[in-house]
Amino acid sequence: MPRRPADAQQRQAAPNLPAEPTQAGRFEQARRVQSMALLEDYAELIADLHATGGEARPTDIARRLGVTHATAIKAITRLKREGLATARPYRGVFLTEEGEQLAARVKARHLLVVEVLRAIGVPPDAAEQDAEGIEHHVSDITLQAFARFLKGLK
Amino acid sequence: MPRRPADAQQRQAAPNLPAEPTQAGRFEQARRVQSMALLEDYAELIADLHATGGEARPTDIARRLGVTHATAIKAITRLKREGLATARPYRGVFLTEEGEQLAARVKARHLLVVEVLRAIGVPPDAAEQDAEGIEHHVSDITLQAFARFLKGLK
DNA sequence: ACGAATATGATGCCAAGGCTACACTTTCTT
DNA sequence: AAGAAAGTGTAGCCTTGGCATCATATTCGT
Repeated sequence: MPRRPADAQQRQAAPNLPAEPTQAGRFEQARRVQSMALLEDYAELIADLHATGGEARPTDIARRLGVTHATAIKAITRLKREGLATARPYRGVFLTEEGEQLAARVKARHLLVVEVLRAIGVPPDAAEQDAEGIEHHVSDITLQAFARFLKGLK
Repeated sequence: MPRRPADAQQRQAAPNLPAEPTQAGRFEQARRVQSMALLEDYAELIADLHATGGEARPTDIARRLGVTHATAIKAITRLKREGLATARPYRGVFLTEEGEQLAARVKARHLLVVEVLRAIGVPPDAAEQDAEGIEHHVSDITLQAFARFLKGLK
């Protein structure tokens, strides 16, 4: 987790700016978003595994994500720490209410991003691939614009 | 740097698949892209500082990126290691030919992404903000689609 | 020209996210 | 029911990208 730089006080001397349209602010925001990305991916995947009748076991998760089970377990530990999931030894992983909500948002966002890319003319494979990275950086405002755009196309 | 998992042989037993359209493959690709993002941002910024008549000193870079100078220096070290920049103590940073090319590509991509977002109806501030994160995940194929899309709008 | 201010560089620390290796449960098969 | 197979958890290591702090170098102002 990136800590605030020491000179943070000076920088936000201007009474706190939620949008901070500076270049530094944009990079900070991008970094913040990035630290959520992994949690989002795990939450979405766990929800998907449950939805398709399966269990969300560390090995399943690891296989789907292309990492080792040890890596998956560490991420699951972080999910638990953040209150997004629960898990008991040898008993699979379950999302909390908050985790479920996150997963739902992430899934909807993913679909919307893919749809927009397709609408713009991006080939299916590339759309699917790029969406995987892009989706985490799409703000709510942009998401709404995406929805309007698609609706405009009918 | 993510090393290959031990079972890499099995996974790529299918004679090497450059696009690998599996979910695991997509996540791997997204992770790979992410490790380039920082270099791209630094290269673009250094080029911009030079282009606008300034020097690219670690402190300037740090300020623009919203990090401490120590962090900037470490990134510059990595840029040098990757052959993208040169720097001598107390004398500012310069891009190599390869670094310049990277910066140019990154800048063009950034502009295109912002333009597409704007065309879709994303408000300027959000477009600028989200592009900062999105751009790194836009593949060449998608970029071409973006260009066609914009041309189609005249 | 010299002292203060500022920039630089080097260290050392931290968390995230990868990995391997090894030990221990569970589950499956016979 | 017992042994093999598969899954799980823990520990230790690595790199990246943040941070603070400290000592040094450079630059600026008088």
